[in-house]
Amino acid sequence: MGRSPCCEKAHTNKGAWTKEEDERLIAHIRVHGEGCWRSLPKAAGLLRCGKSCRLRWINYLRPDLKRGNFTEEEDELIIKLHSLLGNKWSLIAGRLPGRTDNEIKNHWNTHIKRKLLNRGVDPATHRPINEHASNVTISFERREEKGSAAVRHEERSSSEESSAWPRGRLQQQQLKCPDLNLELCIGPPLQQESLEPVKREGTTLCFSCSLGSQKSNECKCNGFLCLSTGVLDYRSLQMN
DNA sequence: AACAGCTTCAACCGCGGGTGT
DNA sequence: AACACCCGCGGTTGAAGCTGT
Repeated sequence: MGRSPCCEKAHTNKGAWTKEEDERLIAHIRVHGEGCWRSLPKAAGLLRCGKSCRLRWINYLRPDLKRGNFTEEEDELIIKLHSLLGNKWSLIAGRLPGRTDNEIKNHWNTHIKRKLLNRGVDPATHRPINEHASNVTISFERREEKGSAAVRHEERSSSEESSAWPRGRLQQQQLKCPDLNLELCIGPPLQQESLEPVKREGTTLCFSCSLGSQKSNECKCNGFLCLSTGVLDYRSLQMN
């Protein structure tokens, strides 16, 4: 059985929104709030489908949107988050106040991809282009050099390799997929103080919740995955 | 000025997950 | 368990604007 359409397409407008439609939508949401997108168009007197209304509000009309050009800091944060999360635009947007997933996705496809290619970095894998197949660690360890927040790509030394990976397993991994290794390793924070269950400013935020794999904002796990500030601490993350 | 090619980004589409019955 | 419905996400499209010739 097929899914019923989200709206009666024969009687809905499509394409660019007019100023009048925008005003109707804003006025309706001011009075009734967000939500119930399916019934909203009728209630607001709009000949649009609910999905279209939702998209217009979230991506364009919401009052808390920042708009304007992305800053260098925002670009670097997007690159870091993308290397960690992949194309999870809504999760990335959650870390950039005032930016929408659609905006970030567009910005990625039009600007950042090119920027990374110019740096010699593959935007899909965040690994150097033309590098022969080797095991690369993307580390978010804070750099000592002033002003550089660039993602650091470093090749593992053989001694590190042997301590971090059993040799047999490493070779097996390379055989299976010599070019791409998406395995994510999450280790405990480097600093001793972070080994304690973190709870600053009264809130505890779990990494799993933060990534959307768990629902609760008030996680009870108290493990090392819990983050104190709601911002990922990249120092504790390593991607192989 | 006119045209072609390129870039940008708002909007659409289809799908999957969550929830209620 | 099965189904229907709604919401949100990510990929894609296409119109508008920009740039080069």
